[in-house]
Parts: sequence; structure tokens; C-alpha cells
Amino acid sequence: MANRDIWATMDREKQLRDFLLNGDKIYVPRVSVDCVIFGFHEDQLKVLLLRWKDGRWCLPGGFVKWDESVDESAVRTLQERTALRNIYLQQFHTFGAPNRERGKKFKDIPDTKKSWMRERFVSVGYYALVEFSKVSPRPDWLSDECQWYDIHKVPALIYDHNEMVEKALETLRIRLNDYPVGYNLLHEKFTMPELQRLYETILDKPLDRRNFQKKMLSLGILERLKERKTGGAHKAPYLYRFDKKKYERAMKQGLKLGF
Amino acid sequence: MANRDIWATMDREKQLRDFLLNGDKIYVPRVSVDCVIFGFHEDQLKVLLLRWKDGRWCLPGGFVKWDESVDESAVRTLQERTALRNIYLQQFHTFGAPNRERGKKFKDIPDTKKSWMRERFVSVGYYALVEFSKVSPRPDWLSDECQWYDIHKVPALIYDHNEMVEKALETLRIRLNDYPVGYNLLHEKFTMPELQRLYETILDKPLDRRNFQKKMLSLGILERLKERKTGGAHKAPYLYRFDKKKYERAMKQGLKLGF
DNA sequence: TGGTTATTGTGTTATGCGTACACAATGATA
DNA sequence: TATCATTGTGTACGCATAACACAATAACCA
Repeated sequence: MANRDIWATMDREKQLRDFLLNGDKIYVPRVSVDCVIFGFHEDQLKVLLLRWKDGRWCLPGGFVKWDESVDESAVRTLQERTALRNIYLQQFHTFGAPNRERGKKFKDIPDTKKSWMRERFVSVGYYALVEFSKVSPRPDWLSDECQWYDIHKVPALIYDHNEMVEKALETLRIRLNDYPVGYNLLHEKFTMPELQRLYETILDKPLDRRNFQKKMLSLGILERLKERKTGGAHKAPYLYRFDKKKYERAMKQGLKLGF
Repeated sequence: MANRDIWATMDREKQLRDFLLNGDKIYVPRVSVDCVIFGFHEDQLKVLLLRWKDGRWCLPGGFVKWDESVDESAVRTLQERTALRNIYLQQFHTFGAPNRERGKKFKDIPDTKKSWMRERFVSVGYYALVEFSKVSPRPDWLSDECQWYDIHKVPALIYDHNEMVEKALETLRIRLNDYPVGYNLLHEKFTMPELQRLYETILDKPLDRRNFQKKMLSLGILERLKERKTGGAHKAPYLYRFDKKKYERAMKQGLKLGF
């Protein structure tokens, strides 16, 4: 091991110890935030996961500072992991079973038996929709990897984090019936088949091409451009973009779809 | 003031002081639960409210014991206020703005400046549907009144409790499109007009009598009895009751209504 | 006692939405 | 230039919802 790595390791241990002993001066104890961050890439719905030093995977999470709201904490967590701002973020459920303490894996660190991290946590779950290509995944200081996972290939996660992913997806699917989706997950300009594949991927079922187009256009939130997307091996499809004002109105008022 | 009242007052003060100083040995600090308890009576949707000693109104709430889940805490809170068991109870949102500490009004009590109640709280909101006539409202030891309020006449509540009522009602309305309602809010036997008025009251809009009946019967969760409800001034309507098995199946699978 | 009245039970019709399906147009490739 | 997969657009059918009409009935009162 090179000298640099030794120093880096020692530094982290010191940092961790300080966090376990004094973190509650910065963060509200017993309340945490976990984010299920959805992205869309190559016709797959992805979730952003972190890998702890011990090899186990978990959701990106964080704690609530004394002067910020829980919502703000979620926004900050998301920003720190993805370097994105102005993201679609929505609270979906709060997980409050006993034995959710986050400090279990630090029991080998001396003098931290009474750490605020060793006690019970209640975690507020949020899900986010982000534009895959704009994200540069960043591990936090407790993890050494931050990676996208296909929603169908999520590994075993710590605590109840698998349940969180399931519940987030379920909430997203239900929401799809009443609100538009896509502005946050696709590029600014996109084709109708791309939008359709997004819906099909989230719902995990095929949709009729023509009926889908009719329905989407009838919402009145899409603007068809004169450009077409060339380069594909077949007929060039039109490009669309969302009319942001109308899109946001639909986000507030809700729609009447039904897939 | 009679002697009895003086003792009662002094007792409570002592009890309160002990709660402020040592409550965190029983309850998880910084996490609370608030319940929006809906009832239905005389064609009005009601909410159960508590009145504090200082006259202000609030939602029935509680704290989470160290060995119970947040859900269990909500069940217990509900039981303590209504003396009911096996109630329909659903988490709807978690409220986490700063400055939600619950101890503000106890600042005149000596030596409690460092009470766990004086610090920030995150509150998990639940709503419940209960059968009005079966409830015997019971104030908790911090309140001296527990009373039903018409949903349209809810007074100004502490903190963000008015927002909680709004959000709970909104969630209930949305849920009405996908799941049946009534088993928990009506008597065992009820007439079709009674069920309709329940829906109309929750949604706050009139529904067509004939279409409503058709829709309800098509769900296949109702059983028409041979009895009729007599005593009214007009044609005696049939009595119905829910087929509990089918009702519960619908609660799990969801429906496709749309009001 | 029989008429009055408001309410309930049970339809019918019309409209719109979702579903299923067909065919022409197009752009790259061979 | 023919091929092929894909896109753009249109039509017919069925079902669910919305809108509406009329007969039956239980209490009340003249």
C-alpha cells in the first residue's frame, strides 16, 4: 500500500470517529433521509446506489441539519451525490421500524458505543427523477463507489433499503396515472418512441404505439419541433419538447390518464 | 376553586415536569406522530381535535416508544384517544420543517429549558377512518377537551396542523379513486343514499344518484339485505353491508373508479 | 282514507374514451 | 434501386361514464 493510501485511510478513520462522537452538533439525531434516485438510460430504469467500505450497497442518504427542513436535507443529499440542482424530488414514505440504527457497522471503532449513530433512526424516503447523462455520480465520504443499477438488478441492500426502492417505484407508477413524467428524465428534445419506452420501462409493460402518441398529444403539454432525429437506421422521427408552462400546470392540477 | 381541583392541578404540573425532564427515557426524542381522525356524522365529515390548557386546538398526537415502530405508535395514539381497535390507519406525509418543537408552551415551567421537548421535532402524519358512533373521545393528560369538528369549521391549530388536515383530506380524496371507502366510517348496515352522501361529503361535490348506485354495485363488494330502513318520511330504502372478504380484496388490489 | 310529496328502485340513451388494428411514408442500408 | 424496420396517421369497435325518465313506495295530512 502506498503512503498516500495509508494517510487517506488514517484520515478517514479520524474523520469517522469525529463524526460518530460529534455529528449530532451538526445534524438532528435519529432522523435521516434516503433517496431513491431514478435515471433512464438505454431503455433501462436505473437507480443510483452507494457501496460502503465493507462491500454492502445502500441508497444515498443523509442527515438533517439543525436549521434546515427535511425536504431541504433531501435536496442537499441529492445535490451532493449527483451535482444536480432543480431536480424533481418527492417524499413517498417514512420508515420507522425499531432497529434501524445506522451505526451498526462502526462497532469496531473505539469509544463510540454511545454515538448518536448507534441509536434508533427514523428515515424519510424521497424519490428523485434525474437526467441520466447530466449526472456525475459521487460517492460520499463513507463510501468508495457510486453507481447506477438497473432496477431489475438491484442487489441486496442494507436494512430496509430494498423495501424503499420497491415502495418508491410503486409510488412512481401510481403517480404516472395522474401526472406527466419525462421532463426530468429525458433530454430536452426527444422522440415519441423514446418517451414511450420511458413509460413502458417504468410500468414494465408494453404500450400500443399509436394510442400512446394520441394520449400524449392530447395532454397538450408537448411541442413538436420541425427537426427530426436523423442517424437512426430507419424513418427519422420528429423531435418533441415539453412546453414547460403547460407541463408545470399539469404537474399541479393532475391529469386523467390511466395506463 | 375546590380542593380537588387544586390537587389535580398540582398533580398535573408535577407530572408534566417529570415528562419534560425524563420523557426521553420512554420515548424516542425528536420524532412524533400526529393523527387526523375522520368520522362521519349527520352528513358531515368530522375531525377529532384536542384543546390544550391554553385554549389552542391541535391534532391528537403522540411519541414513539423505544421498542415500537412509528406505525405502532400511531395505532396506540389512536387507541388512546378513541378507545378503538382495528382501525383503518394510513401514513400520508411527514412534516419536517425546523421550529416544530413541541415544548414552546412549557417555557414557564422551571428547570425544563433543556427538555427533550424543547428541541426540534419531525412528525409523521397518519389519517384514520373511524365509525363516529363507536368513538368515545378522550382527551390526553395535556388537554382538557377532545371534540369532533366539522371539516369545514376547523379552527386555527398549532404549528402546521392545519396543513396536516388539508394534506390528509387531499390524500383521502385521491385514494377514493382507487380504493373503496365506507367500511370504517359507516354503521355495519347502511343505505345506498347514506353511502353516497359519504362520498359526496369527502369529495365535496354532488354525484348522480343512479350512476353512483350502478358503480358501487358493479364493484361487487356490497351485499343487499332483505331488510329495508323504515322510519324515514319516504320510500324505505334497502339496507346494504360490505362483503368483508371482497372488500378487503379490493383494498389490496385497488379498483378503477374515477369520480 | 285516499291524495300529496319526497324519496327510492330501475331502467334507457347518448357520448366519449380506450383498445385494437391497417396502411402509407420514410431514411438508411445493401 | 429494392429492402426493411420503423414512424406518421387514420378508422372501427366496445365499454364505461354521463345525462336523463318514469314507476314504486312509505309517511304525512287533509
